[in-house]
Amino acid sequence: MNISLRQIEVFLAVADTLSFSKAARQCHLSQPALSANVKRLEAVLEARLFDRHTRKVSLTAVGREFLQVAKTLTENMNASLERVQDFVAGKRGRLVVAAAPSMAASFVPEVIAAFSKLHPNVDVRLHDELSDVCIQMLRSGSADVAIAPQTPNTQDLQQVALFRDHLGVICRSDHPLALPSAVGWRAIQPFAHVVMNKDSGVRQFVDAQYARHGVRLRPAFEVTHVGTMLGLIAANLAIGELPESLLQNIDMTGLAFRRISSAAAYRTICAVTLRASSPTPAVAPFMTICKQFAALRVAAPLVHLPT
Amino acid sequence: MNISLRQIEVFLAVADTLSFSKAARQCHLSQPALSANVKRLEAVLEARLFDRHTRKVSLTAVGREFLQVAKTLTENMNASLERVQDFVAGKRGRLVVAAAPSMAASFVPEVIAAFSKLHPNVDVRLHDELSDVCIQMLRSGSADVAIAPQTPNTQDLQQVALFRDHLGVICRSDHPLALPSAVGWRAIQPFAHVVMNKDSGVRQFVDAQYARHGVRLRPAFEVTHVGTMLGLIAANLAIGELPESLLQNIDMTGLAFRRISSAAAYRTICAVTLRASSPTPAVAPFMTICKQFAALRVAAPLVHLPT
DNA sequence: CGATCTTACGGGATTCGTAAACATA
DNA sequence: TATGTTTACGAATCCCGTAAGATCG
Repeated sequence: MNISLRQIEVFLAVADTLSFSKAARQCHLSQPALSANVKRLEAVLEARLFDRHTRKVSLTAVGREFLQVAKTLTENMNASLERVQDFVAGKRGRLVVAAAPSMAASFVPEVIAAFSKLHPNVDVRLHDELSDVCIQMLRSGSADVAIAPQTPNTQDLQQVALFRDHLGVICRSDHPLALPSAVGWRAIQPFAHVVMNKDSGVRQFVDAQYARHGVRLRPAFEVTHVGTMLGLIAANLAIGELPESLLQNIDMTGLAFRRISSAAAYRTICAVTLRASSPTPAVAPFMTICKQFAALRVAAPLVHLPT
Repeated sequence: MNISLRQIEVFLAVADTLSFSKAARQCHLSQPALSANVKRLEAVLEARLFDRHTRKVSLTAVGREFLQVAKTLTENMNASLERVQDFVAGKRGRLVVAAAPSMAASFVPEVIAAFSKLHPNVDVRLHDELSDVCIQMLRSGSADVAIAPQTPNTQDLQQVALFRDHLGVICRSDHPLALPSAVGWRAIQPFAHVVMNKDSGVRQFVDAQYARHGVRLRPAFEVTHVGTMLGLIAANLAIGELPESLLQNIDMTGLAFRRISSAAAYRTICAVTLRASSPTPAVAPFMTICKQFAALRVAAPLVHLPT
């Protein structure tokens, strides 16, 4: 005993054509079926909507009133559904990206730029936080996707590997390690090192690598900013290890970066989402673009050799 | 393959309770049936609206988006339908009344006042036109109801008799006719008469009565305004005939009105509507009030006897 | 008599409810 | 195991299309 959208549609067709048979054709309906629809609608409203004479159909006063209402209602409905469809298609909405600082500095901006070009009406927000915090934001629902190093022991996360972020050594261009031969853990051990602060993601990565390979280096300096590290290196006071991803925004003149040629001297950067909750639709195209840019990066890795 | 209002209703219930079973009870539906509704809605939108875990149901991003849309849509829908219902109930809208001048001056204002008190949101408009014009307005659709003397030979009109508007004689209080005895056509014939202009409805009524009763009077004066007629009568230069309905707004001091005691010396005032088109809903209560006031008028007719 | 809406009625699709299966805390 | 959702399936309902009926020009 409720009104149906079909009935409104049928009503509008009859009001438009002022003919039951024409309206029936327009609605892809038999004329009696359409007639029944109008009848039901009139029964619900408890008022005639049309005056039917044998040769002419015309709107009643109630019909005219309902016409306005029906028009605005369907317009509203269509606009609203279109809105939702756009949202579902990922063309509209908000996408919160949480990225580890190194990713937020180099990789993610490219991806966001490409994504925003394709989806200009999606409001993309970027948080640069330590990877732990990124995962935490994901779990709390305050981020839709995280770009961060792979996290172990996390059944609730879906982690899609994007690319490998290799660990490497930075030294002066005239440093012995800058020569184009393989650089292993053994080779860097003799030199004085500058490392990042304990809090930094980079330091944790580097420390994890040290631990995994049983390497013990000489931390001559511990600094907070990458710039300081580079200054020390440029002054030939130390060498340092950094993930390759950090080089993107760094002035490397006079310096050289050499990947450490150990099988596992890298971390896997992933696009991370919650497995439990369906992601915002915009996440899917965003991840597609992530993968595309990751593929590009693998195909043409950054190389910083002495010139 | 279209969205249904039931589905939206069901969605809102689930979004509200965050439980399929509670929502099912709320919607008077079995839980699987409700589940199917949600499923169909999700199929149409091509997106999940809820994340269902065994113990917890939560909205997805799309669900939250759709929630806003669904809320405003149902609000709109309900408000609109309420609007239409009010219109159907005659509580809102516009009512155009066309009334013959004598009715517009006396009877109709009372009716409109009473009607507007009961239906304050109906915009009542009154046109005072000659009865022919009233009927014409009715036929053209520019009036919803007419209050006018009965019109003959009109199959397309529905005329509801309200009351009889008696023809009477107006004379000075000291005139012989003012004595309290029956006044017939014969009695008034000897006196000089003042009549209204040919264009006036009153004149047509009076002439019709003359013709019907085979009476030929002496039209000593022909005037345009009732005031002039009364002046001539007060000066004892003539007597005149007027329908009783005109007395309502007239200062009768020094004058007397006597109904003509002939069986047919009246015209029937009707509420007239078009038979072909369903009337604006407000017409029905308006006519009810018309009948009530007409009954009052019959019960307590105006009497203007010399004091 | 022809055009158009209404009524009558049988068939098919949709939707519902019951019962069983399934999934997690 | 207990709670809550999904799947399966028979049944009731709703809606549509065809055919006949009614009405007016």
